[in-house]
Amino acid sequence: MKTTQNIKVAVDAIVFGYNREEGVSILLIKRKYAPFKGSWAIPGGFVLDNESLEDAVERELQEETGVQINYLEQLYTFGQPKRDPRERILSIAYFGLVNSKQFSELQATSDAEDAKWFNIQMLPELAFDHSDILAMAIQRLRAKMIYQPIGFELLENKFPFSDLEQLYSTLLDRPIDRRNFKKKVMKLGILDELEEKAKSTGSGRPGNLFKFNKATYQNLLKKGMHFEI
Amino acid sequence: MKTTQNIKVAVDAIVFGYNREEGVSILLIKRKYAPFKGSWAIPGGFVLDNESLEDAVERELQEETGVQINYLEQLYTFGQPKRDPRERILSIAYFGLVNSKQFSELQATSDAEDAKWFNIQMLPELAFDHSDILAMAIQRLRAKMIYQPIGFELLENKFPFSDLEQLYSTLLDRPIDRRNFKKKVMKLGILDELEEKAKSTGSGRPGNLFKFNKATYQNLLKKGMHFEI
DNA sequence: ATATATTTGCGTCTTTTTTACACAAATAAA
DNA sequence: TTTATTTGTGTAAAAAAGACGCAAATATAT
Repeated sequence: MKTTQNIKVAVDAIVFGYNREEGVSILLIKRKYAPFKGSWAIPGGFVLDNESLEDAVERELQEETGVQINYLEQLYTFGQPKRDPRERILSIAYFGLVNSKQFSELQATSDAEDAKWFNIQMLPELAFDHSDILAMAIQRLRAKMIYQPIGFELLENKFPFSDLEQLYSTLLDRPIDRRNFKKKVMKLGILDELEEKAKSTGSGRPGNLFKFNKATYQNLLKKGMHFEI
Repeated sequence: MKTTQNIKVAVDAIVFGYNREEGVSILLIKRKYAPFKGSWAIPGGFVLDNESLEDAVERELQEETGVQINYLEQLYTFGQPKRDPRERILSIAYFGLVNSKQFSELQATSDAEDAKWFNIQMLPELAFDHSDILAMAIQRLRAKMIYQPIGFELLENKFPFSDLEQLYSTLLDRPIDRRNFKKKVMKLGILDELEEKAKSTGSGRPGNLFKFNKATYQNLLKKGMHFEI
């Protein structure tokens, strides 16, 4: 099997974070070397010879940003011969989610010049074909959150119902009727309503906290349930 | 950028074909060399240095099977370090569809020992991790045909309505009410009903032929329509 | 030729799901 | 105490999905 092939293999990761105050953000790094020195890019890097693609993503994220992901999924492989001006580099793009608590902590501490969170409404120009990758990631997140319960991965473990509503409303970019949305979601039977109340965030009646019950979800899945927002 | 990496890059393609008589089939090749010499595998091969991934798929399909695809979409990248026992080979899997007319012709002529169509109900054991790839392709086809009009790519240009119904019924593996299905599909407004009647295939009243109108579909898409079966 | 089986075309009625919208209760701020 | 804000719980109308009946057009059997 002597094939002289000159293609290198990298992974890149679009990492989404969310909190109530700042909406949806993604994690970018500032490039230190040419090409595109100084511009912003999606974190990523070369895959080691005996490392799985997922391991490579987690390692690179750790090295470059210190972030630990709590949901990871393969997005798409970008393989145009000229996507990198130097040589041919194939990139397997992933998209990841961090939960709201981690995100808020990370955002507070990361004054590092080289890794920053950007609101998806206010993104800078990106290096290489990274805007294509990003566009696809956003599209995928939007499409997927309506038929799979990945939205919860962006929230905290316990959350007030309005957080969920606001998350969906922001990402789907349309107004949602609070009452109908709640009926629909609760009818799925995968949220536990807790006794605890949310701590006040301004005025208004405090709401109960809810929690996504993964075990129940898995069970219902086997019985043929069908998540859909 | 001196990275000594020892990963090779290949593409593989799951190609689906369909006709009324034989249902859904996929295209496999018989391996000539070790490992897995003599067993059946998904067609594919190494990507050339200056060739796009899609071009690589089409070239390999042409070389190995003579088949020309009429729909192609990236499926998933399989990158486990040990998926090939010899060395690390990354495979970007695609899935493709050929239309019913081509499929029937191909099936008739391909007495070649090395490339054959197999009904998806009667598949042989596959080499490498190809059963995983195949399983994912079938799942993707099933999932996608309900929210995008890719089913038409498997039919002939003009088809009797019952062909469409049978295709969906087979792939979704559930009975479909003929009358409700037709109402739903026609309401989408993307099928043209032709004057021509289908030529008789046994007994029963001959039906009109229909044609998927891609231009109309694109227009409706822009106006926010939402294909769903 | 006639009867029978099969397949298509077109409809109606029922049930389920989605959508629109009203009002009371609990809290913070004025 | 009053006002603004947010949460919790309904109900009614509209739309979509599902069940099913029957006539028309053809091939096949008698």
